Amino acid sequence: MNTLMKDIAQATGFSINTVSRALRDDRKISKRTRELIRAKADAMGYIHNAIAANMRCLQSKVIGVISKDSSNPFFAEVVRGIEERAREHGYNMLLVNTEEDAQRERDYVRLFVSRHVDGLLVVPGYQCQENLQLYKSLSIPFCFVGRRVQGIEGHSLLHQDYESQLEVSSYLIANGHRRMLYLAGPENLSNSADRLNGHLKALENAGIALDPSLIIHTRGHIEEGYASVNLALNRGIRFSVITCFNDLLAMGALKSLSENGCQVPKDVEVFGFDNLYISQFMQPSLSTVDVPKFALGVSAVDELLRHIERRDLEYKDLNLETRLIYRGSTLNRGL
Amino acid sequence: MNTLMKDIAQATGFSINTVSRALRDDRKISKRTRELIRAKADAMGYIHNAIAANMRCLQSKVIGVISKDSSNPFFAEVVRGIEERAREHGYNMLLVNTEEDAQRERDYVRLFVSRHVDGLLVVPGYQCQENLQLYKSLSIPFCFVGRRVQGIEGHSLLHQDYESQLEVSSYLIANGHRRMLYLAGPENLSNSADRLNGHLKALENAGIALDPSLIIHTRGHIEEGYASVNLALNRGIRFSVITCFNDLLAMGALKSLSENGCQVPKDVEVFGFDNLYISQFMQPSLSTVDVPKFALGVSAVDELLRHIERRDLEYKDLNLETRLIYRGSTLNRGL
DNA sequence: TTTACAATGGTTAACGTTAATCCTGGATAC
DNA sequence: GTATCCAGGATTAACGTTAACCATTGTAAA
Repeated sequence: MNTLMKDIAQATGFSINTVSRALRDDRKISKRTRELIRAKADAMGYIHNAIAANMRCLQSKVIGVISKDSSNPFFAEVVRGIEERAREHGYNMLLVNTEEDAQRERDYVRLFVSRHVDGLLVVPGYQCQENLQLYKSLSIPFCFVGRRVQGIEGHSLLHQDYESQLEVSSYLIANGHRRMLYLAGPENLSNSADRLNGHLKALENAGIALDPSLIIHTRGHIEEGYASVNLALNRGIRFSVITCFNDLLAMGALKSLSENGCQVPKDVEVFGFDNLYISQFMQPSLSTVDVPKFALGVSAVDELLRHIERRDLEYKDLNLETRLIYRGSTLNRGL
Repeated sequence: MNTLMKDIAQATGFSINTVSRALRDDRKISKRTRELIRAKADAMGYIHNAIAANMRCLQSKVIGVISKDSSNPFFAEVVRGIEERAREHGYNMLLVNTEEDAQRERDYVRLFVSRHVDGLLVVPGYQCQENLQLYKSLSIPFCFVGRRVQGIEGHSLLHQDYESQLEVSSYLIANGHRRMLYLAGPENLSNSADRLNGHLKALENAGIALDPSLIIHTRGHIEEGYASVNLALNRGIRFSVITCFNDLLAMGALKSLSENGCQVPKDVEVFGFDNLYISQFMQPSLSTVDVPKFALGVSAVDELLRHIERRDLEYKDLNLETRLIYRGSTLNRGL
């Protein structure tokens, strides 16, 4: 049987009332009594019953995080930022993964509401009507991390997806590339659309007609980067650079190029997106867009806590800055 | 204000009792009534209050997972296995990360107990007396994933750390290597010790005297693999193969070797451990020990649920099988 | 007609903690 | 000597759901 407050009260002779107050650092309890009760609680192995407490009072000091995929290094770093910052503010983080399943996303939102978290950070998956409705009716503070949900304005923490890809593609065009293979991300995801649009805008700016065979849609997995480039090479599609929705695709692309005897960056240049920690260890190391992943998590917590503390605050989108990183997978142009 | 059962009762005309039973699929409620109540609950946006329910009844259908580090791809795959299997059994998984901090590990154990999870899966960090005491006094079912805790017998799901490293090192010795650089993992961690011991045993079996300069201790991070090999090369330490505590170290090693003009596997062979998904995408692809990460998560859930369902069951350690995978970072010997 | 059962309702106690309210006795201040 | 303050206690209601128990109605079987 677990130790309860009433057991501690019995053991120390104080009332259950005083025990509760002592453990909560209520100022009405003298230091001596408080320490005495604390010591006894520790000795008896007392663990506070958050469920019962939560029943009475509003806050749980827990924020729920719904991520996409634990094995995606991008979100792993975001989650680290969230967890660190939450702890700094005295909150705990509880994490679940949707694997991009909309049904699961809904289930988890309900799980967290059901278990009374104080707020919710979500990496939303594909758009769907049911989820939109759920978010619209959500009664606790929430923010979207790294992605938007169409129909819910102001709740998103974003990074410069459109702007960065525009910059990357423009840079490549400025350096003479005309046939650029673009490995796109999952459709129906705000990032994918934003990044792809940046790429298309760069083409348009340069007056380059779009060749549809140079856009390959993927779900953003590493093995698809490999397979897509294999496919493109087998089909005889010509290109002088591959620019990718994310670093994972770029890594897959590197492997395919290497196996097909294409030298990077001499024959084909490769550009990623995200700047995963591991990208610098690829051979060649990957040129990419640095997305501030840890900072994204930190900002998300800050923003969420603002809304937890002041429920009437208006929501507004935030757009974090990115920067281009040139490494071994592109030609060194003496930047 | 959130919708409560009493609101649904009021709206449908049924008693709060019947509503509760209908939502819980109690057989005493007719299908017609149940569906009617369900529909109304959905329409009113009712979300079950797990906190209140948990107060009354014992189980929460939630298992807590305390992992090491969200940005370590090894545990990410284990977590995927846990989450999938838990869902198959109607359980939810809540995850936290300790970043190998013993204090945090303790805090999180208490958090989960405090929030009434039905069971706990833990990737335990460094041994320490306080944590040992905590586990000894823990009143809910728990298992350790991938590591042991000295003093707590029978609670661990392991993989063949000792046996596999013994096999790797023996294989390398059989192929003529005498000076093998070993990049060891964090001290005070059961895996590190097991794997290192396997290596030492192989040396002993072959009658090779241990050269302490060939053992480098690290915390298992990729950048340490890079730095350690740089250091060894700078110091003029001679070796013909590098065998590593994990794949991350091996990846760092690959980068250092490449930058120092050593060809892999011609000049130096490299062996990893874990078989991370990404390891096959390295250049050269990494020879390694395949640890069944997903299966480890699955087994952990199965084992934990057995103990959740039958609290009197005796605990016993499980040791999952591994296998060696030979890829491009070692010489192809026509296996 | 009697018996039995299924579907439902009502009532009530319980889970462990918190917090509000009121009370007491002793110490300190004026 | 009175007023004030402080540590602490006692009591009680509340949080929302569950579950046990008993009662009621209507229908089907014996």
